[in-house]
Order: sequence, then structure tokens, then C-alpha cells
Amino acid sequence: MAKPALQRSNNRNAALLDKAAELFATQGFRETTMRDIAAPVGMLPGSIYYHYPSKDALLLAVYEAGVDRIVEQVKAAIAGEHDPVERFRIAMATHIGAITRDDHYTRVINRVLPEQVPKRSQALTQIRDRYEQLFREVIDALPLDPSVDKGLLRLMILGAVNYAQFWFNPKGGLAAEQIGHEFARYLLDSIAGKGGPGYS
Amino acid sequence: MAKPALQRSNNRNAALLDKAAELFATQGFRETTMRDIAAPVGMLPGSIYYHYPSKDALLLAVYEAGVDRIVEQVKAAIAGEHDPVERFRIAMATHIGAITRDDHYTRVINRVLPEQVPKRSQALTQIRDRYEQLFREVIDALPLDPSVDKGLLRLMILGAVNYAQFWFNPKGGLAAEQIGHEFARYLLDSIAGKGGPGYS
DNA sequence: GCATTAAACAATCAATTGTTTGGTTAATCG
DNA sequence: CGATTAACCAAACAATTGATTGTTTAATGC
Repeated sequence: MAKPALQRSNNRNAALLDKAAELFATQGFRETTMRDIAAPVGMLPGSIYYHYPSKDALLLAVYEAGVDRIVEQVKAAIAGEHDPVERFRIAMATHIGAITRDDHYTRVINRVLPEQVPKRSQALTQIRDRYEQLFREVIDALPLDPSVDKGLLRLMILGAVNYAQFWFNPKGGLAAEQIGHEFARYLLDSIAGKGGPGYS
Repeated sequence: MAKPALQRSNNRNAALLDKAAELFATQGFRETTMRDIAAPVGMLPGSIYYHYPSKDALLLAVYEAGVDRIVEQVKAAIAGEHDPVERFRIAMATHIGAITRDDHYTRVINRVLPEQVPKRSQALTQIRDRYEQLFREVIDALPLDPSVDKGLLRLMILGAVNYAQFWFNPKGGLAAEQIGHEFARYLLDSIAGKGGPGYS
């Protein structure tokens, strides 16, 4: 974190992490071998262990970077907006955009679940929580009918949104962000309670 | 299919499949070895190959049984009901009930995704489709506002519903079926178009 | 009673896996 | 220049994996 980034001549750490993210996202964690990662980077399997102590650690690094990207994108998107409902809509759209985009880092978070790596499931869950927290805040701020369980709603939305990664087709149908807005509309038209336009 | 079920003395095929379902559901496919499955059944690893030609085939059998169970439960639940909206609510509730229940067969379908077994991903997807088809029919029958994309809505719902398997806690909060009804309510109060003022 | 066959055992194989160990190169720094 | 070290190579290891093979047991059908 405090490293001055020496910028040594041959540091393929970045390329390494990129390739790991790509393969973890497209093939899965267990399905990807250290050799699969090393070869395309032009490295030998053992050389990875100079940069990362284990395969798990490599995943953690990718995972963390992935969550960072999503959170950053969503935070940036809702930064200017003050209206809770509008913030909610933007958050959903941006989130779907982030996880359906061709960014392997963001896709790893949903592709490999914590339970798939028992030894690190706790750490992975903790990282995931960082980005679920964002949704918690956005949803909690919504002026909803009191009968709506916001915790339940958050889980419902997270499921709906994250699943998009698996069926979204960039070539056909709606754009990713439009899908988010549609999802929001299906919900908001009902859950926007009597608080109405002049909520407190 | 047409086997008369010989009922030989020592046929542990059922126990074998049960254990496979359990381990695939709780640990995942790649994370479960043939030895893991064989030992608790009191069998040697090689003996499994008398009943199934490969590990993949074992998964396919579990997968098929799992989908069958979900489809059967949902079909049975909505059989008596004729009102499309009510059928939709029952289907969601029953589906969540089925995949959160302590039935390892039904849980495998969401725990191990087709992409995790590249050699059989097509076959697995085909099996999954059988149960997504049910939702297609139920949703298509709904009297919704024309602006609602029913295909998109189906994907939204499938994501929301299937995710419940991962966070549902049988000891705390709502019952599984109640969660389904809540989800349906969040949506129906908005998407139930001008077609039916009689509901809700 | 005897041949057949379902159902499993016992042993092992070949391949793959994550990881380790010791050596090598080249850039950096004093 | 000389020493240090970041960054990698080369080779192998130990464990685990799905799968195969030949053999054995016991129930069934004629």
C-alpha cells in the first residue's frame, strides 16, 4: 500500500494479475491452473510464487480489485445525485453495467463464490460485503411503504442484478444500463410508497 | 425408464446418488472426489464406475433428478389454481421453498452451474431449461402492462429467487414460502397492469 | 445344480495439481 | 566497480485426481 512503485524493468505482476482475473472469470477458480495463468504471461508456474504466496492469495488480490472497481463506478455515478430514488436507479444501472462489461475483475466476484474456496471463504465474503454495503445504504434511503422489508428487498435486488452477468448479451436486446433502469422501474412503480414526491 | 426395478439384494445405487447429490450440493462438483462419495456409502471408488461411466454422468443424473423435483413441486402447487396472478405467486413461493429446503438434489442445480463442467455444460443447460420453461409459461400468462418486457422480468425473477438459496436461513426471519410471496408482492403491486383491479 | 450376471472389491495407473527448492540474470545503488 | 536484490528460470516433488483392470462374491433363472 505504501510502496513507491519501483517501476523495475521486468515486472509482470500486472500482466499476471490480469491473466488470473481473466481465467478465473471465464473458467472459474478450481478450473484454472497455475500453469494456465503462467503460460500466456510468458512465465513458469513456479515464478508466480515470487509475487503471490499461493493460488488463494492470487484470487484474493483479484477479488479485492474487482470489488474496488464496482464500488468506485457506482459511487462515482451516484455522487452528483441527491434524490434517493434517482440514486437507486443509477446504482442499479451502473452496477449491471459494471458486472456485464468486459472487465474480468468485476466478473470474478460473481463467477467464483466464497463457498467454492472453503479455506478463504470468510475473507472473500468480507470483501463482497464491502460492495453489498453500498446497496444497503442506497436502499435504506429509499422512501418506501413501511410494509416493505428493506433487507429482503436488497437481497432480492442483488440476486436479480448479479444474475444478469450470466445471461446478458452485449450484441442483442437492451444495453446493460437500460436493463438496470427497467428492473428499477418494475420495482419502483410499486414500492414507491405514499411518501410520494415530497418525502421527508 | 422401462426397467422393472429388479430389486436385487445389494443395490446401493440409490444411496450412491443420494450421497453424490449431498456432496455436490454442499461442496461443489470439482471439490468433491469419487472417494468422498464412495466412502460414506461403504463402497470403493472404482465401484462407482459400475453404475456410472464417469463423474460427469453422475452429476447429470443428480441434475436431472433435481430439476424433476422442482418442476414437480411447482406444477403440483399451481395445478388447482386458474388465476394467472395467483399461479405466479404460488410458483414463486413453491420454487423458493424447493431450493431452500434441505433437499440436496434441488440445491445442486444452483450450486453447480453448467459452465463449471465445460464438457457437459450443454447437457446441463438443457436440463436447466426444463425448469426455466415453467416460469416462462407462468409469467407469460400474467396480465401485465404492455410496457413490461416479460422475458426481462423472467430473468429478473429467476435471479432474485435462485439467490435465496445462498442467504436463506431456516432458523431466522421469514419462512421460505413467505419470502416468495413478499417478492411477488413487491413486483405485482406495480406490474399488475390495468388488466386486473380485482387482485391484490 | 449350474451357468449367468449383477455388484462390488483390490490394486493400480497415468495424469494433473499446487508448491518448493536452488540456481540464474540483470538492473540498481553506494 | 562490487555487492545487493528484484525477478525470474529450471526442475522436480508429493499429493491427489478420475479412471482402468482383473478378480471375486452372491443372487438369479433355467
